[in-house]
Parts: sequence; structure tokens; C-alpha cells
Amino acid sequence: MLNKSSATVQRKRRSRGRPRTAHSEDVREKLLRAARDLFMRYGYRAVSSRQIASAAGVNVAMIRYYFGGKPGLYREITNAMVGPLRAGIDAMSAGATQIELASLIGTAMRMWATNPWLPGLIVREVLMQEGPLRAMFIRDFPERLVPVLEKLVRREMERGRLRADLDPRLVVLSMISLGLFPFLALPVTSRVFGVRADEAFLQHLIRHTTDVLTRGIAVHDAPGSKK
Amino acid sequence: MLNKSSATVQRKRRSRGRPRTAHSEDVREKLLRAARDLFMRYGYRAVSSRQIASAAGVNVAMIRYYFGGKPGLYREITNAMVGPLRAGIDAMSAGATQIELASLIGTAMRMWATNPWLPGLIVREVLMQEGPLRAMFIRDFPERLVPVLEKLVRREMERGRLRADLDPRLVVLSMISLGLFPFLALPVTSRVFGVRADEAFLQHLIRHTTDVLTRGIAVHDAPGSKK
DNA sequence: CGTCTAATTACACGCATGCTTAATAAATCC
DNA sequence: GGATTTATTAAGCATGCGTGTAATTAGACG
Repeated sequence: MLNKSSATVQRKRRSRGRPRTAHSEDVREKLLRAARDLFMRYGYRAVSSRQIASAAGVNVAMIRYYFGGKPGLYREITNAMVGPLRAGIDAMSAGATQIELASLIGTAMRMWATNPWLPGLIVREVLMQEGPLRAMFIRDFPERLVPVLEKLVRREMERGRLRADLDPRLVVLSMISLGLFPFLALPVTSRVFGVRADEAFLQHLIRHTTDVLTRGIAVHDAPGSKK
Repeated sequence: MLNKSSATVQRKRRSRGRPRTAHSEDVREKLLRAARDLFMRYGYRAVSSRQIASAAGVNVAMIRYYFGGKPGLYREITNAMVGPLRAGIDAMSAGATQIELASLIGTAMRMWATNPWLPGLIVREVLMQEGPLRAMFIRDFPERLVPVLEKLVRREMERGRLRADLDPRLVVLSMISLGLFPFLALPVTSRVFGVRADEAFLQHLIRHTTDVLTRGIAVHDAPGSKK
């Protein structure tokens, strides 16, 4: 009878107040998950609150209710993703004396492979002019990481393990370039290079990268000794 | 007398119709310049038509008048910037037999230094999910450039100039990483690494990069000969 | 049972966006 | 010199944005 009154609709529209079964944390969690996916794929500005809410299947106002607003949601997500990385840098900064340069790149690359959103997030926030947290990111990453790496490189040079005729700062830059860019390019790489981004490829890539880098910056003192 | 009528204002507001002195191409040019600066700095989505018009000092409607709309303006700009690069790739694809791999990176790096917006533009359009021209960019760049480079690398391997135990596709990836990323990072690099982005630094960077790359991927057949 | 709190919805506000249109005036043409 | 074309402006349109807010309801507490 095409009844459009509100009394008998009861289709998919949820009624107004508090829901019957209390699944409180559920909404918060769903919002976080949807927002993480969208923000990491398209960036902060390109994703709207309504898009996030729609993807999470909840009302828009819940963003304000749980996170205070769109920036609060973004901050929550970035903090969660970036915390372990920051901790890693700090740990490296503390015990920098017993770290092997060659294994460091493998560690970093494993980090990118485990958290595939991180390279894009860092590049978007740090290198492009985008993102509302740029200053924080720059303070957290390049300004903390680069001096540690530079000191490491200089130490290895003094010990005669790295070519001393190279500019240590540019060696650091090359390390970051080789270690980070392939993961930035991964979505395109898999199509253009015809490779699959699986564990086997990751091992292959790490071996290749460390190989190319070390045979470039390592001193060739005894070229015929180790094959 | 606080006269607010339109007859005697005559301040900065231009009168409605066609301007007295015909500076027709001027407006078009000013729009292109302003749009190029803004688009390259902040990306397509983050820049509004009104921002561009305001920066160019012209009316918003002129964007539609001259370019049909915001996408038309963007297309015009990207085409102009990307044309020479595309031509370069095609030329390389044609006469790929007499190209030296080592000098190629220097050429590319000089290209980035001359057109500082290009690396950011390419990364934004190709690697991130952003940008309305992503498909076109992918077809124009990685899908055209990568096979050419790969063939070049394989040829150099067959000639015994490059290590044959490396994966040619990953060598190409490393070349692109080392050649492109430093220019992506340039705005941050200059602050974090404490360097100035001048001609001297460019030469230094090119020398360093080719050095690191070639001593990594080149065959060490006569290690003691050239010191 | 009455009150209070937590969780959720619908709605609307003000603003910015890209785009369109009508009006207008100089330049040009026949 | 009247008609047409070209270049420009102001105003407005629909849409989408982030954010508020009042209403509503289930559960908790006394």
C-alpha cells in the first residue's frame, strides 16, 4: 500500500536513540579502520568525513563524538601507525654502536613491507606540501633519523669499512632513496615490472638492494679474496 | 559623503566589458603561470579555481573562458611540462643503441634540476592515487621508460659491462630510485642535510650518484688496475 | 519507578567549491 | 555607423564540506 509513514517503515533505517545491544567500541573501531584505509590511499584532504562514515557504516556525527572531528581522527591514526617507527629510531639512536649498516636496510624494508601505508604517508606528509602534520613529521623523522645514520656512516668510514672518499650525507641520502622508493612505487612496480609483492619478492629485493648499495659504497680492499 | 553608488566609485574595480587596451594573451598567460605554481606546490585537488584566479589577479570566470574549466587548465599545464620529457623518452627509445648508461642518470638529474616541479608531479600522479591524469601518466612514463631501460641494462650485461648476476628489472628500479628520490626530497634535504640546492651541489650529487651506482652494478673484472 | 548518562540519529548552518549565465563595453567588420 | 565579435565582470546556482545541535532511546543507578 506504499506506506511512507514513519511508524511502519522499519527497513534499514535505525531508530534514533541508543541501540539495543551495546556494541560501543565497535563503532569507534569501524571508524578507525575505514579512516585508515581511505586516508592512506587518498590522503587527508581528498577524503571527506561523510565518506569515512559511509564506508564504516555509521553516522557522520560519530566522528565528532569519538574523535572531536576529522583532524582528531587523523591524528589518532597517524600516531598509532607512526609510534613503533619512532620508537625504532629512538632505540637505534640509543644503541647506535652495535648496529650493522647492511642489516639496517633490510630491517627498514621489512618495516615498509609490514606496514605498507607508511612510505606513502611519510612522503605525503614530509616531502609534499600536503598534510596538516608536516611539521611534526619532519621533526620526528628526517631530523631524528638523518643525524643517527650520518654518525653511523662516519663511524664505518673511520673503521675502514666504507669508502672514505664519499660524502657521508649523500651516502645517507642514497640509502634512504634505495630503501624507501621501491615501496613507494610498489603499486606501479607490480604492474610495470611484472612482479608480485610477496615474501619471495621482498627477500629478492632486500638482497638486491643491499648488494647494490654495499658493493658501491664498500671499500674494495681485497677484491679477489671473497669470490 | 560616503557615496556608495556605482557611478563615482572608480577605485580598483574594473568596469564590466572589454578592457580599453587589448592585452588579451596577458590574462591567459598570467593564469597559466599562477596555476602552474600552485598546482605543482600543492597538487590538483588542494588548489581551487578561485585561488588560481586570485593569484593571477583575474576573474574566476576567465578559467572557463580560456580553458573550459579547472581540468582543462591542469591538462594544458601538465602537457606543456611533460612534453619535452616524453619526447626525450621517445628519442632514447629510438636511438637506444648508442646510449651510455652512466651518462643517462646525469642527464635525467639535470632534467629534474631544470624542471623542479617534475619529480613531484610524477610521483603525485603516478605513485599516489591522486590526480585526474594518473592513467595517462602511467602510460606515458613507467610503461614507456621501463622497457627501454631494461633493454639497455640487458645489453650492457651481455657486453660484460654490468654484473650479470643482478636482476635487470631491479637494476632499473634502483636507477630510478637513486635518480629521482633525491629531487623529491630536495625541499627537506636542504634543511635536514644542510646543503644548498645550487649548481655546485647538483654536480656533486650527480657525481656521487653515478659513482655509487656504477661501482655497485659494474663488473669488477680488473679491480687493481684503475685503483 | 524516576532520573541520569551514553550512544546514536536527523537536521541545519555557514562556507567553499566548480560552474553557469546575463550584462556590459571595447574592438572589429561591413 | 550600425551590427557583430571578443573579453571581461558580477551574481548566482547546486553541491559537498566540516561542524554543530536538539531529539531520541537503551541502559545504569538510586
